[in-house]
Amino acid sequence: MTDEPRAATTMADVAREAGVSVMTVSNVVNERQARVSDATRARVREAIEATGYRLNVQARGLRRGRTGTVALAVPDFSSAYFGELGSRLERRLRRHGIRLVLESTGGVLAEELAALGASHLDAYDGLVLSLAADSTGEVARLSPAKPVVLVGERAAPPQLDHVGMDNVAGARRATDLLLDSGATRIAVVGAAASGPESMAVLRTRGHLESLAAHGLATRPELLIDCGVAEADGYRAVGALLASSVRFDAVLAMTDAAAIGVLAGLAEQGVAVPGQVQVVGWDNTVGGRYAVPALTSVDPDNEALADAVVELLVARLADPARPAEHRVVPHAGVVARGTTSAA
Amino acid sequence: MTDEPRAATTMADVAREAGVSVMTVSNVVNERQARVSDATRARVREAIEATGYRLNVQARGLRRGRTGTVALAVPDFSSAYFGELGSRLERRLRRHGIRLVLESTGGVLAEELAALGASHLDAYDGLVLSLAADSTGEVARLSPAKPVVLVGERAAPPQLDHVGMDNVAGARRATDLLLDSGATRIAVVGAAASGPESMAVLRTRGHLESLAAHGLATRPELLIDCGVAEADGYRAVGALLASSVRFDAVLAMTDAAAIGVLAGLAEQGVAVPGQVQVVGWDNTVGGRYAVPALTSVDPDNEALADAVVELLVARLADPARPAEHRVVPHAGVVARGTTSAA
DNA sequence: CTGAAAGCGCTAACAC
DNA sequence: GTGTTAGCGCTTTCAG
Repeated sequence: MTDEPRAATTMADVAREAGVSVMTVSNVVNERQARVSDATRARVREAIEATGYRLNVQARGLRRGRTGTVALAVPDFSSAYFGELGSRLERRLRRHGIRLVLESTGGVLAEELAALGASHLDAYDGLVLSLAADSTGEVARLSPAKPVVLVGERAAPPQLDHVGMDNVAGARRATDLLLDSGATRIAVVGAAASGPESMAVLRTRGHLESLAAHGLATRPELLIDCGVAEADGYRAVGALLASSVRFDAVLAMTDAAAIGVLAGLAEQGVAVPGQVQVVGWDNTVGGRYAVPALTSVDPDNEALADAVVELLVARLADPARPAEHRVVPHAGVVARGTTSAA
Repeated sequence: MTDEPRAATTMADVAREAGVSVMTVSNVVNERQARVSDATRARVREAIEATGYRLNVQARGLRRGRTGTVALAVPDFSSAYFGELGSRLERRLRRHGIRLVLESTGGVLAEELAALGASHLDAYDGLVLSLAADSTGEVARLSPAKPVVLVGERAAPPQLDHVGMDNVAGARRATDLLLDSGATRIAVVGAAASGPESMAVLRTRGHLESLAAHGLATRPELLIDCGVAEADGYRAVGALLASSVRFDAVLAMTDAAAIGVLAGLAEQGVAVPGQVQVVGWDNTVGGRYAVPALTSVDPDNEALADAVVELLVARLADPARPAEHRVVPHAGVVARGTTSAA
């Protein structure tokens, strides 16, 4: 009986206890059935119990060069959208024997890029990365050591696997719906009129295209350049109501922002969809249970997750394969209670 | 020029390139200033650039016995509450130079326990674990190799660090508020009348204590034993409305469930708080932007995160220290729009 | 079926 | 300041 902090037991300890070699213990632990007799296996199992042995995955990872784990780098752990994406990916990857963990980048472009360069991510077999900000330029220069699948932007550097959604078409559809439902002045929360091809820019472009197709002019005062969390939507609509700008609909770039918008409208006694219609984007659980239930662009999250996993698994299997770019078409706009029937 | 898949460059490659020893490279990489001359450092830096060297964190971890990373095991990546907890912990741990990643247990008790036993978690320096289900019995037997801080339950095995919230008192306060606001028949969504000391049981107990203190009888038909996600609350309130059970208030065990309840009530045209008042629990962002804004028990999430980090950091520093159990008092009930003023 | 040897890439400890 | 030695715990390879 010793008082010193028990060093972790190793395969060597188990081997000694069982009277076999380390290699045999390894064979038992890894269930290489054919290589160990039943009797020996039983003895080793007992020794494992007796010693309280635990596999050191770091050592295994070092030796094997693989860890069986993939990371999803999200801007922020508390984003419902990325949480849901994580759940979907996790379920799928599990079937491939791959574990998923979430890493947070802080949502800052610099950190997202740093994430690609951060050595700690080398501990994963691969990385799923959703760039919130546009960064084609910077990302383009990178050739990461590990498989990386980019999600969510349309523009992506050619050398990286990428799953995009059709932001422009989605925004066009959403705007069409609003217009068809009688909206005449649509405020866009989380818009970006110009700049690199970020999500905001692409969706804004789709919105403007729809406006143009309907022969409507762009009203810059309705393009609200702001964040896309609940608080941002809430603040934006509050400011709008306090201003002289009139509007009868809101297109929010995310469900989260839309939920903030709904809260702001309700607080000011503005009827939804009577006085103002609202459309969100992402088709998240939160939107489904908003009051009224939120009409939302459905990015086809399941198909998106399928595509990400397919690309990742393919690259894991063959690191040399050419990068693949997919665009998952949105699944339409799910019309619920925040828009009027046509 | 070779065609074979470039093996990852190692410190040895850099050392060769720079004409120094591996140890010197290590000293540069780890910024052990005093040990390397400026000239050498510059040369090594160049060699690192030139070779595209990346630190192998697995090897470092194996050698050091620490990884600088802690995991938060959550039942499900898409839970807003745990996402927010993750964000809070991440910010705090970062200040200690510790990285946080999220691991998913699938919310299944068996998996939560397996999580404690899963070797892949040994790759972390520590683990923050929130047991959704009660498991005092099983957990009690565990003496994990790595620091573990349990969060959220009141009952916890004595040998593990633990941060609890005062579930009983919180439920009492919430029920008091409802009663003081004129409620007479409170449905409890996510209740558990008996069983081991789970969150549900403890909160139900507090609720019943308040009822008793007001001289009110328990109505078993108002204790709805169900899950605590949005969908569960939605379903529960739908069933309630369809039944002959009458109620004028709902106490939901989580904000998520409460949001589902609000959706269900709105759908049936039930006025909140006019006909039915609603109180949630967790004080999440989603509740703050619900319509009407959700009254919620505030567990004092910041204090909770502070406590978790304190215990974790202390144990990391001294693995031998006695386990500490803290109960963070709730910060009261945040009265918003789903309850009537007293 | 079982074992011995070698080494994954890194760093602590100690030389020089 | 810089280099050498040793070894973290595991698995690959090859010998028996």
